Amino acid sequence: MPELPEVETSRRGIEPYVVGERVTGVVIRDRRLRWPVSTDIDDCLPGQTVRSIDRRAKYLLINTDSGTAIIHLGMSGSVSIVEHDTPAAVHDHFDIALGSGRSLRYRDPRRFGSLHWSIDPAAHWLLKDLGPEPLGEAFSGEYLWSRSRGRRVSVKPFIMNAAIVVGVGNIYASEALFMAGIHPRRAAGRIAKRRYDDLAAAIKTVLKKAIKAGGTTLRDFYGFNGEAGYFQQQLEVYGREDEPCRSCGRPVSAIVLGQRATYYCKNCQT
DNA sequence: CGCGACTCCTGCCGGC
DNA sequence: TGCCGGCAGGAGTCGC
Repeated sequence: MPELPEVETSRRGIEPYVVGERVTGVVIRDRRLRWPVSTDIDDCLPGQTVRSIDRRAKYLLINTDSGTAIIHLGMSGSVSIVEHDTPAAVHDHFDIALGSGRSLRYRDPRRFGSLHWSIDPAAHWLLKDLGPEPLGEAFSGEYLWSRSRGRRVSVKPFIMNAAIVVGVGNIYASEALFMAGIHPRRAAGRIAKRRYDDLAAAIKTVLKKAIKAGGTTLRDFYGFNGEAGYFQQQLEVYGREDEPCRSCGRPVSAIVLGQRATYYCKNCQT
């Protein structure tokens, strides 16, 4: 569900309510997330003042002077700001209560998300081997080209591999490949450098546009505070099987690649 | 090591 | 209308 744009939208949404606030308590109703929530959080987070909120890949990092809460939204997670006395709904698994009288509330029906505490998040086992940020300087066509030499995997799962580049999920992988005119099943190691220049640019463009639109809202996912994102109407291929390609008019194709639904135009993407 | 399959979990949607 | 199979935006782990 949430890819980089949705996580970034969530980060920006909660930031003004959380930064500068003192954490007055942590309420964990269900520790059974992707990994059991350690009591480190209960022990270390209360009493701390939130200094900043960062995003690394699809992780939200709630930074304090003594450590960082690391939140992942998984496939169905979302965050909101609620008043302390707001009753928790069935999948509201934890709250971080703030001195303002509000709480940061985490909801995640499928429980694929996670919550960790770390004094050195960059070195945390979940984060330490992640590839570069797609919107950062280190990410380029040259970089993708050099990392892909000798690799037979299809380009779509290649760019969805967080060890290569983070934040590119199933929606934006299809969208970026369409924008770059590259067939999603093409072997990553057999794509020329100049085509990777186009792909890296397309990834940056599609992610920036999606952030600007507040992310993509599909099915039950909403961004910060249950607000819908408006990028769905800008999707070129994702979820548009048999609908006309917006470029050539031929029907959009759907295949399964790496166990994931994949959309592309047979005419425009080679 | 690279790669593909499998897995976790709940909700929703489409088809019969 | 109701039930059921299939699928969902992630990503770690396992086996080959």
